[in-house]
Amino acid sequence: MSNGFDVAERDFKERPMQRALSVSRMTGNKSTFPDWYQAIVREADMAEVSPVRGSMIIKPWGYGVWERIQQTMDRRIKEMGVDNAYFPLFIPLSFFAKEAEHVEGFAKEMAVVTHHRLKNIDGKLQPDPDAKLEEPLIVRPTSETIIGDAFSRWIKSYRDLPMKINQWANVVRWEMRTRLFLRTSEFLWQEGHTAHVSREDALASTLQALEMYREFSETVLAMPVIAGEKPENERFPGAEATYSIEAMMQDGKALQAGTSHYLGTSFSRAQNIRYQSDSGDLEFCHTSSWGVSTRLIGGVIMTHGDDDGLRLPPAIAPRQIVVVPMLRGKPEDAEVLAFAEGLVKALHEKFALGEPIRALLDTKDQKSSDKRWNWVRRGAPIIVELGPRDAASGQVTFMRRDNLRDGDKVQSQAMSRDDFVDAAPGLLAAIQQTLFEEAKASLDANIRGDLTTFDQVAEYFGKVSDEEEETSAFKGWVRASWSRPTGEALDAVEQRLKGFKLTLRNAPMNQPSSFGPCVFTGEPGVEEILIGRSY
RNA sequence: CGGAGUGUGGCUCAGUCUGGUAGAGCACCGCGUUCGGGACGCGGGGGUCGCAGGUUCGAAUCCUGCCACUCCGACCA
Repeated sequence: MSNGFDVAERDFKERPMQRALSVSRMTGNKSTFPDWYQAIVREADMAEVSPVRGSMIIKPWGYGVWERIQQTMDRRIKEMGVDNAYFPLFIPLSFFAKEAEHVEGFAKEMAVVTHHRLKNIDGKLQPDPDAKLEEPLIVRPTSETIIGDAFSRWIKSYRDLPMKINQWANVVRWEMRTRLFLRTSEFLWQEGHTAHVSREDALASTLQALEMYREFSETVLAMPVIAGEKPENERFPGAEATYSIEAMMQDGKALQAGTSHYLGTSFSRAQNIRYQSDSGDLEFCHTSSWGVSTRLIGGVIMTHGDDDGLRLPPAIAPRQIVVVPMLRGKPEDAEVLAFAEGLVKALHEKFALGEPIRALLDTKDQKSSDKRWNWVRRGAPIIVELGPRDAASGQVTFMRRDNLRDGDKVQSQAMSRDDFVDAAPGLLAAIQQTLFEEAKASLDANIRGDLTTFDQVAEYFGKVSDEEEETSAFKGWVRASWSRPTGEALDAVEQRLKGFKLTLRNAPMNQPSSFGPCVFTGEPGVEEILIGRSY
């Protein structure tokens, strides 16, 4: 601090340290990560529980993050040659009956519409028995069936292929247990659906989407992930192959942050999606589908959040630079405001991360210290505080959210206004980079690759009782060779892992050329698989 | 749907055992003093104590039933 406010500085230091958030990630040596997560969602103004069970209200700041995700990903989707469209929320029940495995996988968790009118019966508003639907409608849990139905009409010739469609929509799955952003009854997502002539093309499309998710996650969300193929038991119902990106949260658990499925011809057979080839034969299409959801926001929170609240990567921060004027109801306020307005205007003309800088002058009639802490909690990447002396001397005082404190003390920097405006794009890019590197270092440091037997894995993670979970949670993942068992042998593996609350995450895309013995069976290994606890 | 726990102003909770007509801190509103930083004083608004019955002169408190939420399992983006 070179701006010489010695007296106040001293007072500040003498105060006990306070964090901006009401709950820390750890309390003593006990993990309070779930409580911390709930606190951050609420206190960073991201979302709140709604009157409807398992559903959330996404508040403006949280929705702003989703809009940023939409905008930046939509550009990438279009670059893949995929067009947006919109399909109905309601899907006829019979559509699900067409693909047996698919309906089996989803049957237990669908919202069903059975009536089309309400009636006041004995003073109680209820579904009108006379208004029962002939065929119940399902509130979409995913749209393979209704989009497949459209594809079957749209696709006639090999010249219509590939067909690539995406929709941004809400879906409903009647989950038993819900958590804001991570698993809610209704959530927002994008779902891409493609149809192709050959297996190779469809698989290429599946992997292209997966790679897009990986790149998006790492460069936009600053969230490092491992892309790979899900084992057989974790496949999407009806899919031939399911791929995922897996992110590691700060408690060491895995979050499946995006999925991409190669569906083979099972859906096209069920829904008669056929094309006439150049030789005149009728052939079934090979299809793919892929999606990411508002769960990504939960991932960002649990990847970047700290004990002061959220830390948003600048690429998805609705406001990247927030200017808090120190107003005191005195004549010099006007100068401070004018100076702040000029600063915001100048920032808006600059570009950072390929887009105009999003700056905000916070003029809310509220104590400036409260405003500052609110923006710290919300995770605005750069918070600028401007007082009369800054205005008079043409200086800017600011703090970086990615590096808020020096020890217990909040650290701020001062710069001339013009230098700050010039430096802003670089600062935002640096914050984006720092957040990624921090998370990447943590991911890399928490994957163990030296365990070769199940006993070692079991010992490492430890048997989990409910009591123990808190302290044994920060184990990260194990990457080990396995023989890729299928069927009952795979079920057996799943059961063994279950005793340790472990699951198979995915087999990473980049594999070595040789493998040790299978960690489960001791048979020759054929690939490496990630093992960990998950959300 | 099984196991455990919890429901008291926006948030965190006390009060429940031993019934007497609702409290604290933070947040919010007003006035004042402060103020280069999460300040303080005084005053104020806000709760049918999850819901419905019951016992009682009287119920947040006791009894019965129900509901909701949280955590753990089954399910899952």
